[in-house]
Amino acid sequence: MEILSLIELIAPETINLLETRYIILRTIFYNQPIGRRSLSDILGFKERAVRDQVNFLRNQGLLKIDIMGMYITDEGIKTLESLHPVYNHIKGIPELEVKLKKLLKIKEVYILPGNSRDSGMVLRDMGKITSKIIKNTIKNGDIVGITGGSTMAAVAEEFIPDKNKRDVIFIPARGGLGRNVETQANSIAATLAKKLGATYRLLFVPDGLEKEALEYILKNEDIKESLNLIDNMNVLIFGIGRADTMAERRNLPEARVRELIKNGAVAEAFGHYFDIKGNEIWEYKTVGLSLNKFKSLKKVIAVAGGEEKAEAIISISTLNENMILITDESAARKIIEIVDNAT
Amino acid sequence: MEILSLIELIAPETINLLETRYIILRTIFYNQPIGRRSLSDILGFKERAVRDQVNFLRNQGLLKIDIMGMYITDEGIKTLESLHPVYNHIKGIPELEVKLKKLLKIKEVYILPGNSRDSGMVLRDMGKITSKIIKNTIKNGDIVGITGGSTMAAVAEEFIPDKNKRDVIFIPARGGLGRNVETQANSIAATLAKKLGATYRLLFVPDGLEKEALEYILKNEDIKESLNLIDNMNVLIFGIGRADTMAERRNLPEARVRELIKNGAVAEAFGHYFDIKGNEIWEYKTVGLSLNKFKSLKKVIAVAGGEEKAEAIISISTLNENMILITDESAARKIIEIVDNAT
DNA sequence: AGGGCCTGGGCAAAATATGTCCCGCAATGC
DNA sequence: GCATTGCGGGACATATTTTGCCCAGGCCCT
Repeated sequence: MEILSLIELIAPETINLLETRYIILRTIFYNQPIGRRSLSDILGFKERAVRDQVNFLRNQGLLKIDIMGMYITDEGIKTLESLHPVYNHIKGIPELEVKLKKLLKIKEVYILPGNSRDSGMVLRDMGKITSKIIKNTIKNGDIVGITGGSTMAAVAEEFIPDKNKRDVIFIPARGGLGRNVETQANSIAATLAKKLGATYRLLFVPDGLEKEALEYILKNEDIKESLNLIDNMNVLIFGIGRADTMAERRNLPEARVRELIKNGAVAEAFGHYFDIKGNEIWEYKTVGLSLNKFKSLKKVIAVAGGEEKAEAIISISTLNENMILITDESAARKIIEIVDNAT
Repeated sequence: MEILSLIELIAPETINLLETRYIILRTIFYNQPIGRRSLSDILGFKERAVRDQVNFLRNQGLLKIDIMGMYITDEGIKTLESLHPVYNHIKGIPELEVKLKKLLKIKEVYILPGNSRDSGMVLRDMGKITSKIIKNTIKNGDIVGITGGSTMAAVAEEFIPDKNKRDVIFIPARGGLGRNVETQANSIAATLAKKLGATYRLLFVPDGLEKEALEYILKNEDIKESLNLIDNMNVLIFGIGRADTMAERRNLPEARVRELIKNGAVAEAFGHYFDIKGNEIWEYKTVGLSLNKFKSLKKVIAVAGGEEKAEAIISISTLNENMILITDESAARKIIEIVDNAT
């Protein structure tokens, strides 16, 4: 990589070229088939600039153009993959990762350049990376907890199926969260399990049950089995949310939401609410993973991007030093800004 | 280095930038202080192009400009050094080295980009590289033979003095060749020895002596000692010449020159003349290193550049498979061309 | 059947690169 | 000590490229 620094010195023009061409190639990859005009709209580039670059990339055999628009070629995909680390280097991602890891005092940090909120591509890249990390982390015999949410849905979506099957069990970490089927922990656990050739259990516990109803439901054998697995879970893959958005999304009573915010809740994860120091403020009434169990886990993978989640990430990071965090550049920079201002 | 191939694909403009800026930087390094106009003359670039690039390089802190002209900065020298392998890669030198080594069936080949005949800079670079190789090759106790010639003079000139002294002896490999003091084996041996903190012996045997005079002179103790050292020499560093040019330079009678050429002599080295197959055609009448001794040496470093020496290099390479050759790109390409045409 | 989006071509206007020449200055050679 | 040479930097008309925009013709999807 130090050859890149040399090029930065002796031919800095290259950096721009590399960056624009990388971005164009990536955008085509994620939006193909796409036309010159839509592309320049998405990227905010002038139509002509896109046109020139696209012509160039076509000459290099990295993309094809037909009447429908532009497609990336196999060669282009290979090139795009080789370019990821180069682009990261240009954006200073490696340094950012080291810094954030130290700041949050957690095991590992992976950062995707860009902002996953603005760009669905970044979210999808986060999902891709996470899926690689999951594959490297999971060993035979593991019981893997999963939560819901749109980020986790992206992970499941981008997960690349693996030939060699694993002898693991996927299980939702908590009961009844979410309405949208694709973003439910149940369906995410199922998708991941299928793509890995693993097994999974579901956990259906309706939201907001009263004590008696809950007790009644817990007599169900399936649910008992699932809860037993959760107690023995040794890997957790979960999304981190903002306390306020998650409270709203769950339709908590307004009074409750106000109280949470008054008490400084900024983060939500697996049904628990925390302030920025990592103190638990409240726990959503359902079954599943407890805070103590979470704190004792050795393999913990958190996924969360977008600067609005900065505080939430800071909060959750204090809970378990074994955590592996996958996030994006904008969240990372915001976190650093917040922590730097606090000191 | 494979990142360079990636850049060649995705931002080929870089290659030109790299090349022109490298060449400009190098030319300034070797000719400082130099002005914009002389620089463009040397390089054959338009004045304006040079001017733009020079401005750029100055902004990057790689060169300074004052009233006398342009100078390279320390930063510039460091950068230049880092750029050598990059430039080599661009020029395809590594591949060329591998190919030539196989073709000539010798131990090692080092190639400098360019043509040492056109550009004194290339010759000086050859000298630099050779001096590094010499340092790596020579071990304590070695007796190192040296020949004369302008190439060997460049080696001595560019040799970078070394702190840790070596316990070695430098000795001219042959008697009486050359007139110009700087290009005489005696003075080259002395220069190298001094720069390495080593010792040296001289060998003064006038050119073209008759048998009796020679026998008489050989009774001299100094000469006896030197010849004894030559017999025990275990390292040779030598230049390769064209048979015709060397014959002329030694003022051989015209009949002799014609005969040599008629017999197919193309190469001269340490006073011996060879045809392209490596058959000895004639030996110049003086004392010193014999052909058999040469063939038995384990450490042999040959230096020769310029396409006109291609045949000579081919010839000499057949004599000793332990040979390490330092040459330039134009000679290398010419050699490959000749050998390819011959098959 | 029609609206939308696609490519490739064309073209004038704007921006940049290019090729030259000049000037004042300091070092160098005679 | 004086003329000459070679230097950097400024200037500028001209050539070349880049830019921004629009159009025609065609396929796709609704």
